Amino acid sequence: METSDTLNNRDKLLLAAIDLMAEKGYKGVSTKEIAAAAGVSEMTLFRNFGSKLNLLEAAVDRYHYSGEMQMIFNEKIVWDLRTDLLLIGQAYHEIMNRNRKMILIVLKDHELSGLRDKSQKHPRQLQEMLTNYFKTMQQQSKLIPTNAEAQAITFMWMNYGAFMSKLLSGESITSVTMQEFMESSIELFARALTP
Amino acid sequence: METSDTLNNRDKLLLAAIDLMAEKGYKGVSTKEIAAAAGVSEMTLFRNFGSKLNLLEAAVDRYHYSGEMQMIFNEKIVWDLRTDLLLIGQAYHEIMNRNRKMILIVLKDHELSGLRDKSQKHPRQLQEMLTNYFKTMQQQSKLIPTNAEAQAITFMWMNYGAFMSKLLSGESITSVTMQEFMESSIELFARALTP
DNA sequence: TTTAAATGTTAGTGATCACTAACAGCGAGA
DNA sequence: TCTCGCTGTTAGTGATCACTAACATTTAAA
Repeated sequence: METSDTLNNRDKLLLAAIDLMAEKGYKGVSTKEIAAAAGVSEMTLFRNFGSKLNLLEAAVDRYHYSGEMQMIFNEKIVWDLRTDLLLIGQAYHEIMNRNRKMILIVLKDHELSGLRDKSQKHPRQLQEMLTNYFKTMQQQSKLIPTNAEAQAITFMWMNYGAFMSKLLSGESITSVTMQEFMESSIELFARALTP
Repeated sequence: METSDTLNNRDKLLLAAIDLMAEKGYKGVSTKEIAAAAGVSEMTLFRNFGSKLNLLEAAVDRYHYSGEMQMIFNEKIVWDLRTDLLLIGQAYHEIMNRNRKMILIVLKDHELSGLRDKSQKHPRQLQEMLTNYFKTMQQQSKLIPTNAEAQAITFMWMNYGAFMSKLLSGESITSVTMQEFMESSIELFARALTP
């Protein structure tokens, strides 16, 4: 774990909590364990956060990312299907990977579903933006007319499946690299949807 | 929960354990809770299974499905891409849905990864069969030449993502039905890969 | 009816959990 | 130097956990 010495105790505890909870689940790790991993006493944990749940909430507040997708759709789209899908796909995997541990934590404990919204609200937003993107591309006759919403969710589920597979079974299932997958899947969309 | 009265105590306990563990995780449910849900005393649980972990292992042994995909590839393939992908996709979702609770249980507890192999060994098998299917279709000139393995994993991840999304966030994320998704995604493969 | 196996009841084990009280050591700013 | 806020240590709370011992009760086959 090795939470660096340059951090203050609060941050050491937050990072240790994220690591351990992502590995063993919220219920699977004790406050004593977290404090030990952070290199502080258990009392410091309670003095700083009051309760185990507060600690997790503080961690989610502090170390979770969102809103970048919006920027990409607003500024980086060039209205070329291959280019745009690659950009969106790469951004998606980057964001999901940064939120990896958070996703694992809320995944493992049903009672934490209140936090799930925070760490997983973007999918809905992404689906809307992607649907609008496909619709616009169709209006510009750059894509054949299809159910834009279904295409959007297909693209998302494809990448979500890839991410979750790597997340849960750790690389081992296939010899296909993420790079190959991205190229192949985008080529699939391009061949199928361009006139 | 309402585990029927016609079952013997062993099966009542197995079903209650599966339900509760899928909902609250292995650690999230107590033996007392499981016994109560099964309508028997806690002692009956320990007399039948010895330990909580034995109970889960017995449940996985008894109520998990696999091997059907093999039969489909051996007997039901007609070498028409749309027909075959629809069949495979539907079978995939049926199998995953039947194993739904098992998947949730092992998902939520890292220490149960020993059981994960049992309930998730088919993906690797499926990927092989699907890759061989695409290769054969290419040799028959029914598909354009592409990276068959990448196509196979793309098809699987697409459906895995759809399944996991429904499993974890319960229908709510999109208005696209499973039926629409299947049609749209298979049409995607057909348009992209047929000459 | 007798008998034996399965089950229920009760009360308890020791371990672990989240969390607290009380006090002592410490370093930095005054 | 004094003080104050942060920290560590120790010892503990009461709750819950998986699991057990001992005995009473039910059930069904013989």
